Amino acid sequence: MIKLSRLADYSIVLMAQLAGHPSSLMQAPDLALVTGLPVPTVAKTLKLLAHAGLLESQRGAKGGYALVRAAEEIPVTEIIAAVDGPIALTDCTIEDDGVCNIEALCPTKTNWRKINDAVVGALRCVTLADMTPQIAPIVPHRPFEPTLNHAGQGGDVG
Amino acid sequence: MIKLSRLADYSIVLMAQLAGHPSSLMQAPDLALVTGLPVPTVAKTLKLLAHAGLLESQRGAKGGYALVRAAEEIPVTEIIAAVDGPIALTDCTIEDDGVCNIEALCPTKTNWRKINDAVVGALRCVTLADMTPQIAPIVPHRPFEPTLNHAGQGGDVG
DNA sequence: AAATATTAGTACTGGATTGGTCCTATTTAT
DNA sequence: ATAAATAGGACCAATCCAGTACTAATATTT
Repeated sequence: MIKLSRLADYSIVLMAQLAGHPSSLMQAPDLALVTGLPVPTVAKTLKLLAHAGLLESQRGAKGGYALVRAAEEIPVTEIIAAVDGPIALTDCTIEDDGVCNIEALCPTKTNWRKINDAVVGALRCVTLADMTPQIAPIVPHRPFEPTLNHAGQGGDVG
Repeated sequence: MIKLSRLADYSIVLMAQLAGHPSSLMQAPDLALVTGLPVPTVAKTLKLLAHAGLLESQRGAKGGYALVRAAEEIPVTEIIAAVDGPIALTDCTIEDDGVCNIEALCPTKTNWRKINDAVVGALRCVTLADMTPQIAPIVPHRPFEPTLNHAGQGGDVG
């Protein structure tokens, strides 16, 4: 199926949490607590997002992470791309990868791009603000597979 | 990243080939030849598509597969769903799976559905006809990862 | 009627992807 | 100075998926 990677899933959840606390730093352990995700994984994900320029980080004591832009200005495509690289349903849709050596002859390529563009276009219209719950949830988020419960935190929530 | 499963990828390519030969049966080995995919994999995929009712199959000598409906009537969502099950970017978007036990309290669920609906909606507008090349290609199709070339067939084409 | 050709169904195996963890360095507030 | 937090990188493990093979069923052709 077309599915989001776990990390991309986490990213959106974490970003949504941060969007719920604008103008204040949040730390990785707190976000882990709030989302019910393991701390190391949260830390890793936040690093990726900061590296991509979607979050600003403050080191040291009283440090943490905060959104750089307003949630309305952040399409989910950007979050996904930050964690997983550009959205490409098939390799066909990736440009300038010298792998496709007969691309000039391949009529399917442009067709694959249609599908890819459809998905990206749809996703570009969804912003982080659309994903931010009105009331701040203290509800753990469950990713794609239920196998996550090694520590048995919280409960399964979708 | 959001990526199509290999099988879903194959399915669309195979269906597109069949769409290029309407009103005639095509056999698994022929389709494998034309697409450059391994025969057993093609056979497996065709079985899935037939089982889902997207293809009609004819057993025995001079048998083969053919589209049941016209290519214009087949949204790619249906092809993907036939092979991989319903499109669900996260488990959150799956309904009636008793896993999410606090769903009434979880405000994120409806937000995930927004993303899912955006993707499904976009994909529903793309039909198999959009994916069928005007000229019948004898060009092998390359799936997501280049690791396919065990037999070194043809070349990499996207 | 027999033989051949083709799909139906199923189970197994190997590998690649990725997610999760840990360790060390660096920075900042108290 | 110490503690608290992120930065960065390396590594391990497990899950998922694709590819294969084998047997059964069915239809055509001779």
